[in-house]
Amino acid sequence: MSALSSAISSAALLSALRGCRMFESLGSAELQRIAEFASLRRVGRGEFLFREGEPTSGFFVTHSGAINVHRIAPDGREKTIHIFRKGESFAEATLPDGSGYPAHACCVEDGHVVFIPRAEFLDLLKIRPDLSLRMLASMSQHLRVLVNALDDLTQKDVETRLAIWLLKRCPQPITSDPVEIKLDITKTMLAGELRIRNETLSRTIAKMRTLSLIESKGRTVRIQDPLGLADWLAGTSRATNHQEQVRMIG
Amino acid sequence: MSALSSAISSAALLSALRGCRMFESLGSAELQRIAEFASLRRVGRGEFLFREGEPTSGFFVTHSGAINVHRIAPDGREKTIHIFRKGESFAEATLPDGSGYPAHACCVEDGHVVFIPRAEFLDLLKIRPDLSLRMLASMSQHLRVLVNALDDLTQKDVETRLAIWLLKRCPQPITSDPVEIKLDITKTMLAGELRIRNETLSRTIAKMRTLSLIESKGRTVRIQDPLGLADWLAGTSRATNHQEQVRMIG
DNA sequence: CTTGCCGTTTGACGCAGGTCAATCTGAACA
DNA sequence: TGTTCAGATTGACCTGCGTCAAACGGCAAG
Repeated sequence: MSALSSAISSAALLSALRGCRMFESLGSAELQRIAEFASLRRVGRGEFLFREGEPTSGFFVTHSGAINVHRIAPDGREKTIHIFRKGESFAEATLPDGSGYPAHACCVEDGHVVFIPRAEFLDLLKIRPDLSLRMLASMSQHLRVLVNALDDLTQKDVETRLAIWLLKRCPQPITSDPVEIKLDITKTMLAGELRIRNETLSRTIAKMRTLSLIESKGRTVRIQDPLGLADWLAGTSRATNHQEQVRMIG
Repeated sequence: MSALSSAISSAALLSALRGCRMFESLGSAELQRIAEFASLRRVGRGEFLFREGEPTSGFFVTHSGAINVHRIAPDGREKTIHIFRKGESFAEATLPDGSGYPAHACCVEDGHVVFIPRAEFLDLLKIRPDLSLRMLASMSQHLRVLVNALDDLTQKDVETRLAIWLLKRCPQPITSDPVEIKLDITKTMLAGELRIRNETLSRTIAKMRTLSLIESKGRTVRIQDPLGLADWLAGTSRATNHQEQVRMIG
């Protein structure tokens, strides 16, 4: 790699690191330090970052695009654990014990990821205890997400789950101004993320359309009145307070 | 408290700490250090350790008994996140951000818990980076558990979930020797842990009894042939490899 | 333009598990 | 010995979602 392209990629790397919640409170010096051993990588749809069982070499931060972390059920079907997007890190849980990645990670939308090698990062942690705390915070984030997923599943009702998913991608705070949401992934992938089959998603969207809660065409969903949708959610006492849909316990 | 009882409780505390997976690799000196500010506490069935929304004062380690960590759904129903037993710690995820406990914790079987106050432990972490790594490992454990719970839910089939639950409490490795399992909690609580209603649990147990997979009377479940049960599990391709039922990703 | 593929939509159907309600069991206590 | 009450069981019913199958739309390669 030429010195020039190296410099360019380094700048991009720094900006990518800065975009990651886990590192957002770090100063330039620390980021520079991490950038020394991290690397920015372009990923295309369908490309695997790692496969279940592979020895863990490090963890990732999504800079753009979307990564589907999933397992394969014994019947051969894909079971999505979570789809990671801009700013989200994944597989940090593999840092402590190097016992192999416990799932597959496959790109479902073109983008860039930062790769952070395990050994070097562990060394850094040893001399930067505050960074460990950030890591802990990040992992508790993930725990929260998962607990919410559990909530969503037991509190069943696909309409509710879809409504929550949509409201999460509306500009916050929620207003009554129409919002147009471009899906960044296929509806089949979205179905996977909601842990339902695509037929069910299709029907649910149709149903919500007839209720005039949303409009949809292709990969675009229009919400005429997000606040109204939120009210509908609360009104039918379908969801727990989805403002604080982000909570969990160890 | 007298000097004597203090000494006794201190010894009990140390032994309790030693029994916790999170601390198992620590030496006596470190444990002693933690014991200085941790405290052992007796809890009775029905007693709450904390409630959702309360400011986080620290986290817990179950020494004996069982603690049900759960939320209350808007319809007023209890939704179990996880039941923590001997050696398991919970609410460590609240360490980084002191934003209040995100769930309720209620004792469902008499026992003892260790309470580890937040501020003091954070101070300790700052000067003991290796302890941070242990914390990270512990949290990734929890992540694994949750991911498995997700797996179990989507891979539905209550019979499977119950069978896995039972096999997990058989002496490892699984043999063909009969095992008798005493439930440490009510069947209603167990139903909550499996995320089903107690009627369904009742029916499922009945069904497995007619299949001669188990016998049951009151709070005791007898498994004539655990290996056979495991085979039945694998045979019907019901579960993912439940040996490695312990895996996950960030 | 045709062909094929992939993702989506729609219909018909089945079933596991939730719900409601009634009954049963057993431990604690008077 | 009876009373009480929480938990467990059992039955009847309902429904949301998975499943199977067929058809449709759009896009890329030939």
